[in-house]
Order: sequence, then C-alpha cells, then structure tokens
Amino acid sequence: MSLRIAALGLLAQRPGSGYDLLKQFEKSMANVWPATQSQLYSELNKLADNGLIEVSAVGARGRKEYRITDAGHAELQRWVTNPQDDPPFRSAALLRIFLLNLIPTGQARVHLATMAEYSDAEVARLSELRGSADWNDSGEIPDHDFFALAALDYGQRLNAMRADWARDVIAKLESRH
Amino acid sequence: MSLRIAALGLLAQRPGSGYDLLKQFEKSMANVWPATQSQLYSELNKLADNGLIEVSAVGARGRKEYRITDAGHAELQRWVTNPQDDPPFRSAALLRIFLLNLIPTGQARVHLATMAEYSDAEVARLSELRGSADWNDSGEIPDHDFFALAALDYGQRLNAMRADWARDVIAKLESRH
DNA sequence: CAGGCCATGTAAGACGTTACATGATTTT
DNA sequence: AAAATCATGTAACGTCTTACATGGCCTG
Repeated sequence: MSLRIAALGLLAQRPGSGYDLLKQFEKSMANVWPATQSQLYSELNKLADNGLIEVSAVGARGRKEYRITDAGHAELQRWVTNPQDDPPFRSAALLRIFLLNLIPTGQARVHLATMAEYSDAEVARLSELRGSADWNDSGEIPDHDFFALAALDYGQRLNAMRADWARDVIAKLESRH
Repeated sequence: MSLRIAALGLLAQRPGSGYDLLKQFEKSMANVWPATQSQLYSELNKLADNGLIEVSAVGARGRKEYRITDAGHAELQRWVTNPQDDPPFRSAALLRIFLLNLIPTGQARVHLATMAEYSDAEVARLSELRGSADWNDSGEIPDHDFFALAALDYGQRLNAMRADWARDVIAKLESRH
C-alpha cells in the first residue's frame, strides 16, 4: 500500500516518468521507503489502471510521463491522514538484540560497537545530505522541503539515539565483571 | 527470513508448540517482530522440513512440541552475526512526514501532536511491561532477559525521541507566523 | 452439553526481491 | 561503432495478511 503512496506523493510534487521516479527513489526516497525498479513500474501501471494517475505525455523511447489525477490527490489525502492502517513495526535490528544472548558476550559487545559506529556514519551521511541538496525552505507556508528536512532530522536523531543506546548497553555489559 | 529466526530464537530459549509460540508472539515478540497465526504454523513446518527444528513430543489435540536442532542453532548464530542481509528499513510514519505538505498546515500540526501523544503512550506501555514481567536479570553472564530489557529500553528511547521530535517540528511550524 | 480454549491447517491475494529480457537514444 | 544511459516490461519466488476451516479437550 505504501509504495503506491510514495510514488503518488512524488507525482504530486511534479509529473514524471517511471524512470524519473526511479532516480528519485534511489536518491532521496530510499531513505524513507526503498523500492526496486520492477516494483515501481508495475505499481505505476496499477495506479494508472485505477485512475489515480494518468499519462500526460509520451516521449522518445516509449517514455510515458505520468501526472496525478484528482482521484489520486484524494487517495493521498486519505492516506496521509490515516496512520491507523500502516503496516506493523518490524525491526530486524531489534530482533537481533533480542537474541544476542545466543552468542558469546564478547561477540555481542563487538556487534553493539559495530552498530554504534554504523549509526555514527549514518548521522554523518545525513548531515552531508542536508548540506548537499539545495533546499528551498524559505516560504511562509511549509512546503515539501520543510517536511523533507524534518524527516532528515528524524533520521539523524534516530541514529544518534541508536549510537548512544548501543554504547550504554556495552557499558552495562562491562559493569558485570 | 526474519520470522524464521524469531521462531527459532524462541525455541532456542525453550521447546514449545506452535500454539505456545503464538502466545509468546502476541505477548512479547510482537513488539519486535509481529507475526500471524497462519504464518507461524507454516513457518514451523518449513523449519521442520529443513531440519532446523524437530518434533520432540506429541500431545493431546494433535499438539506438536518442537525443539531446536544443532542445524537450527547454527542457523541462528549465522543470522545473529550477519546484519548485512537484513531487510531494508521502511517507515510508513516517515513517509507520511515526507508528504505532510499535501495537507493544510493546521491538520499537519494536529497529526504531529497526535504522534507525540501516541509516543508518550508507548513509553508508558513499555514502562508497564518492564514493571509487570518477572525479569530474571541477576546472573554474571548476560542472559535472554538482559537483552530483552535492552530491547525494551531501545523502544522507550525511540518513542521518547519521536515525541520530542514531533513537538520540535510543531514549534518550528509555529515560528513561521 | 455448551462454550471457551487448545491446536493446527489451507487458500487467495497483496507486496517485495532478484533476475531476465528488450530495445531506443545519446555520448565518446 | 561501442558504451553508457534512457526506458519499460515479465517471470519466479518468497513474505505477509485475511479469511476460512476443522476438530479435540476441559470446565461449568
């Protein structure tokens, strides 16, 4: 359900082809909702079949430029304001923590340290992303970039939290000796 | 892949039937990796077919008690020490933030406030969970409960972070006027 | 003996990944 | 002319959800 929304959301910002969207998925959207090429193209066909988007232009190499329809806008509104039917929260990382007693304590400590370093690197990566893109965040009314930056901030806080947490667990682990 | 691991992990703590595991999924595991009854039973059959678990006893009402095998232990070890092939991170909540410019600012603020309150409630729920269960966390060597508590702590920090973040975004939203 | 809990299973369909397949256009 | 990029599609397979289906055992 959510890939449909992610694609629709990108088309709501501006029209584009499957290929265009694919680039945006690889660039920014992957941080929020990754998708593969295969999935994206078939989703676009489904969206068009359901009348949520329509082909606005046909270009070279069979390029189909899509545009969101009124029905598509309505569907987006519905989804954005209805968090209750989101897919359930799943975290392989948390599951791994849950099972960390199955390996020797030393290895568990190494894993936690690796996790902390990875999170540090993610914070750095997101800082670069924040610096690199040319954000258009000046208007009176909050626009797409305002919320994209908010999402970016969320990612940074999440990873900072993870790094702190992992180091605290290591500390507790070591205070057992 | 990860449900297989979650089930295997529970059986590594102690043997049990599909029904037993289902109760554990509803109780604690759902916070980490939710699964449905249907999925669990078929996964157990697959695990047994692959020799990662085996039926250790058959009881009344066709009850099959499963026990992890050596191959199962090996598979668990392999998975726990290999985070690189985890499924990619997906968050409907973040996607929604990304698209929040599509609704009026007032509604967006309401959504963020609801999010903050939900996260507060989650922190409270997890505090209760921490208080309610009889944790066995006294041994020299960190056991399952040590890491289960660490996972619980992670959940609390995550939700505290989310609540703070949502309130900060609201503040930035309001400083626009 | 009725109702609740124990206990397991199947089937259909949506969602996601990997791999395969094809061809047009632009750049070097 | 070759290589890179643009551009879309299909097929197979695994995961997850929802709904349906069945029946045994225990308690009141």
